[in-house]
Amino acid sequence: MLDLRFVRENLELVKQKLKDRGAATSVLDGFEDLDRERRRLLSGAEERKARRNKVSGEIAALKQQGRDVSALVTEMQQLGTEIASLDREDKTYDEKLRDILAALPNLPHESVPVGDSAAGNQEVRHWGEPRHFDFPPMPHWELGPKLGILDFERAAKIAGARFAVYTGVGARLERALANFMLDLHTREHGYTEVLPPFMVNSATLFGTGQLPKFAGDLFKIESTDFWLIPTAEVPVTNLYRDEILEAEELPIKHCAWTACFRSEAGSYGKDTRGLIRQHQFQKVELVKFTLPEKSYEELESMTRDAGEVLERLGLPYRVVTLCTGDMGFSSAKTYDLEVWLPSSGDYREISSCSDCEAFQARRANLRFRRGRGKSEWLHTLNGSGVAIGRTWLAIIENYQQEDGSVVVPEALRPYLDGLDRIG
RNA sequence: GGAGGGAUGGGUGAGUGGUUGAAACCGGCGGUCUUGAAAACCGUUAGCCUUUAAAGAGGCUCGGGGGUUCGAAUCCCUCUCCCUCCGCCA
Repeated sequence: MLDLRFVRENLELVKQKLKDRGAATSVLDGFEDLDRERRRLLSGAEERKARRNKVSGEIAALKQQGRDVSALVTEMQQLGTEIASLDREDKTYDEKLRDILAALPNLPHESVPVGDSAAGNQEVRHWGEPRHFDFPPMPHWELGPKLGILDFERAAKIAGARFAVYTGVGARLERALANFMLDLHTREHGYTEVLPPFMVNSATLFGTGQLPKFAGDLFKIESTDFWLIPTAEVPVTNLYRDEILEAEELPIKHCAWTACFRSEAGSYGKDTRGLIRQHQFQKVELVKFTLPEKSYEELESMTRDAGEVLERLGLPYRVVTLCTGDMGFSSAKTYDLEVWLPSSGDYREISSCSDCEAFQARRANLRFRRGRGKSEWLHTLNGSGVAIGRTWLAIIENYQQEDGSVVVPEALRPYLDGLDRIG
């Protein structure tokens, strides 16, 4: 959520930044009038409340002296009616204003390239080189079933499309990847592991920005206020909601392994084959809570922490800065890590690292205090460290051999009892 | 699922309609004393919003929402969460 005062004082700038993102600015059309009217009503109500508070005290005093207060009571009854109606009116303006603010995406940081689609993203760096194959490489959705480690047909039977069953070494590889990533981030990168609920309530989803706008992307449990998390960013970022942390505690760095659930509404027909786009996938997520002035350097280190996972696994990847038109709702700046996939002949997203600045902090009321100073909004960052399902398929595809087997990356072998080859 | 009890400031916890935004204690901060520290003593210690150049003034908040009243932490309704007992259960 953007700061109300900031929007009031920088309306044209806000509109320009929204246009850069390709977001509609029409919601802001009535903003100035709404904002002015709301404050007018509020002052009116507050003046009357001040009078009421004063007279109520007087009534108490007079009553103690046994004096007649009926005239004052009558006056207060009238005043009470006025206050109620002003309050009611003010509330509707307040809600309208809040709805506007809740629907606005974050403003892009000045370093973000302006563009209207993924075509405007800019490569920052890359690591490794795509392998040259002496034989036609198979896509993982053929190789996996052939190796007996991946089963889409039975998954469709028990659940439906966009689900997968991992079997035998396939299941173990998924688990090994989770442990490998968590160990790297906790032992070497200073993150504290958390295991949060995979279901959360609406307030939590509002805090990170999924609600109210993106309810359609989520799964909701019928007749409850529980939703399946689309990413661990949601429960973990909300961990300190409505709290005021000490400046010395920051940065707080968490990593979390969770399943993630996405309805993938609006993406029918995209990546229908294979593991790329599933209703459920597992992910290790990185979340940071930082001082405002440190958040961009923390974004750089978080992106490196995620890249380290791919480097240790020997997977070629590149880092791109998402342009204004391709960024997520809550982000001010996002780096995507894209891994090389032989089946696509291209780099595909495997991690997304975002600095949300104070956008989520305002929604979730995440604050900190320096010494005895006034409380301030902290900054939140999140990034995949990294998506496990996509790492699984990247390994299968990039490490496949001509005989149909798959070599296990060395870093992973300790997690698989030394297994060096699948198939 | 059934029965009962709770939710107050950083913590414990008083407060059942009228200077109570809130006693007391603990904790935190500042000070006195001390070579230093501890103890003791004194002082101080919520958040948000409106208005203002500032100082200040005002409003709201005692789990959330609604109601009664001139006036609500206190009364009523409702929701959420927590605790205890029974049942069920990985």
